Amino acid sequence: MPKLGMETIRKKQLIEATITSIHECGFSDISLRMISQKAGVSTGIVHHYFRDKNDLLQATMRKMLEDLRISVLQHLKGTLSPEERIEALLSAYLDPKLFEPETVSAWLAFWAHVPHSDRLKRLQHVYEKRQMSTFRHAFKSLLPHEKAEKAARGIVALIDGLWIRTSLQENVIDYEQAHEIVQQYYEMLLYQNSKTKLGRKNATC
Amino acid sequence: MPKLGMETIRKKQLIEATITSIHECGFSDISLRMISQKAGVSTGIVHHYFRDKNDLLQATMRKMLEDLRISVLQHLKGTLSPEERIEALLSAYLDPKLFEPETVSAWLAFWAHVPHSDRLKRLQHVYEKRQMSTFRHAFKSLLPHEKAEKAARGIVALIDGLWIRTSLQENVIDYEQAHEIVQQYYEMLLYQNSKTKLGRKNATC
Amino acid sequence: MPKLGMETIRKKQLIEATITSIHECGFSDISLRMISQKAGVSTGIVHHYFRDKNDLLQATMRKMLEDLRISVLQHLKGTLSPEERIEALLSAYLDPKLFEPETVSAWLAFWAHVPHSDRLKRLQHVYEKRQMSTFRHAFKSLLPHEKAEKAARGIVALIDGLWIRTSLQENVIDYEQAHEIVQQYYEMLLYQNSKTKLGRKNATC
Amino acid sequence: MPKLGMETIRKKQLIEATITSIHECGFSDISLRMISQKAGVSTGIVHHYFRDKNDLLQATMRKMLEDLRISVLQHLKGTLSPEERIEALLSAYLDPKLFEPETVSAWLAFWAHVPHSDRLKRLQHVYEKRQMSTFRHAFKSLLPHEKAEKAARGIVALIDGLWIRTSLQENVIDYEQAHEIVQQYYEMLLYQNSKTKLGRKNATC
DNA sequence: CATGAATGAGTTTTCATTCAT
DNA sequence: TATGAATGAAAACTCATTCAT
Repeated sequence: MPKLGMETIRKKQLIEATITSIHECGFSDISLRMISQKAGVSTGIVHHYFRDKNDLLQATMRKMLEDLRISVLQHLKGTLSPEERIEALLSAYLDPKLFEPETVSAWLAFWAHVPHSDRLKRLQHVYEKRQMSTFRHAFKSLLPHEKAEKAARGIVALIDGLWIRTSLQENVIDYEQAHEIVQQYYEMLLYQNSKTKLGRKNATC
Repeated sequence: MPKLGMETIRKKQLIEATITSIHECGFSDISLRMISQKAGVSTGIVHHYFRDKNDLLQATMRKMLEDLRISVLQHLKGTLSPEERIEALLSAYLDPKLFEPETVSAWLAFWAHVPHSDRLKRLQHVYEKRQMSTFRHAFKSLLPHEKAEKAARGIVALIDGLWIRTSLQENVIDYEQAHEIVQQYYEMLLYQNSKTKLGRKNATC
Repeated sequence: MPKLGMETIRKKQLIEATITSIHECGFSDISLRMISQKAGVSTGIVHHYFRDKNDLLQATMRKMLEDLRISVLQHLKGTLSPEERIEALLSAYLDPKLFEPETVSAWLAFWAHVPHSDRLKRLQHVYEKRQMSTFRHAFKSLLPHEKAEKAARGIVALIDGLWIRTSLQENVIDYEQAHEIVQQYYEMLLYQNSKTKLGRKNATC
Repeated sequence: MPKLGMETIRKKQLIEATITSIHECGFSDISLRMISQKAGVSTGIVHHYFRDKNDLLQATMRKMLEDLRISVLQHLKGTLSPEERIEALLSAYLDPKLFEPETVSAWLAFWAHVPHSDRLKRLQHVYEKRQMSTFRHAFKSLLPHEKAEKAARGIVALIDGLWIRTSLQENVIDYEQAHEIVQQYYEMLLYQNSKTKLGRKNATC
């Protein structure tokens, strides 16, 4: 009998080698030879565990999305109030780990590739809907409906934008500052609302 | 109008074919054959007008950055007050033309490639510094210095993030809503400041 | 019946899987992976029972030739007169079983490969000599020697040609018609002879 | 301007190299490297003129079929009576050139591959129908309809079968003998008919 | 006996680039 | 200027074969 459980190990190895390779050379310049060398295995092995290059790339994206999802769930664990949940979401999406250039590189590469792969499009779509609905849902307890939608859209866009800059800037972005910017956006959204409600209350008197 | 030389015409043709190709196939899957076919010329022609493939890609990015720069300058023309200038900048960066999927695709592809090309890095860096300094400068007349920096960072990140979603979403994003989100962010930044100043004044009474 | 050892069982499985694979994909596109999957065993198993791929292919051809030989012997059993023997041979070589597309496919594939494998060449040679000599011998009792040789050659060629058409034609050949054609050829050979002899006799009168 | 008319020359070179390669190594063992080497060009050139390997193989078969068709037409030129036409067809299909082992090898390889390629199936089908209808048509002037059909089937099968033996036999077949065999079959078909008709006439008296 | 993990050579294919015309 | 023929290196992918378990 051959060694058991190799599949899980090898797939993980290869996916991690893929992420590193994308960071180092860019999505358009990675080759299976490079990936398998980095993983310390032969080229043939890739096709033993993945149908083809695309399959490996999809698995890599799925892994990144899944890691993110799990991280978010862990941050959300034990939260009760909407405020707590949003704070948790912000911590999750602003985790320093996610701002490591290697990770951001890979994300950016995948985003750029999404429009050209139906599978990636589907994956990205599912995760994006989940992300949006988590934010939207939390905001709906704090803001009127139409504002909740806009707030959710704004906050995920802001986070994505800050991520990108991390990848594009020479000197690694101060991720603390990124956090402050998002935090401030969040607080302004809430304050602006309370102010409005107050105004309305006064108006009704 | 002066008669354009072949060089100008061919370069433009090729750069436009490159943008379209990137949109259609993704940065990693374009070939010179594809580009020259789309431009309606022979494969060999590319090397008459560009040193190599990389040169063409850089020229393409330079063209995109230049178009953006010119568009921004035109929007800024005639503006006087900081408020006017910021409104103009927002109009420039939220121009529907810039939200066309083809354009966003190309931008996203270039962003993803920036970390792996020194030339692109330099181009991107120049553009980014210019963009940031324009925003920062305008904000500095309206906000205290440390807030201006953060505001500028926030607003460009928000714009980039909204762009990305355009590229990633199946159903084209409501670019009107993008505008509203940015506009609201901008207004909140200003209001928050005035409120703070007001609060402080009251406190001193 | 003696209990079959694993070896016998496995070899049979693999040889049958090989024939099916050749029929389905063609000689040039079969892989050991495909064959072992079709046989329901692991890839490694092939090398337990066969030296290498070529060995398996030779064994497969040997099996087909052997099946044919046995079938011919069974048809010949109990025959006495040359006429009976030839009728029996025709029945044997025109057995519907041999006209099944799967079988013909495999035969055709092997024929095409014969010129490039010394082992196959030898196998084919032995079989062909046996076939020819059986026919020739039977014909020699019915026809003058030089005619017997030609008759044998003609009849085996005719049979092979009809086989081929089975493999090449979309709509399965009417094997009944094939039988009639061969039968007619056979009868004409005999009649032509008797007529000639008769003619000669008449001439001598 | 590049050299003109290269396409025709290169395609011919490559197709001929393919035929030779098939003869030398067998259909399952030819590689594009081998073919291009034999043609004296680089490997890349193959994909300049043919979509892929399959495309080259199809072109090769098409060329062989086309050569055969032209040869047949030339043999038929100027023939008037059905007898003349059939004699011409036999000469065409029994041309010594067609019995060269290299040619027969290639034909056999293609026949073996036909069942696994829709394109080849279509090609083969068209040519076969043409061949059959030419023979059938000629025979219909000489034999009753149902006999003409069988005669045509028989004669093409006989020819194919004789071809095959050429490829399978060590010592090159005496193609003269092949000719005699076919000629004899043809004559017997005609004689048998005249005899039958005669018999019928007698019967009606 | 049997597995399937692993290898590495070999195959098809793509592609940027050069060059004669 | 422009063509597209030609190259050769490198890519993705396949596969027979070996081997530890």
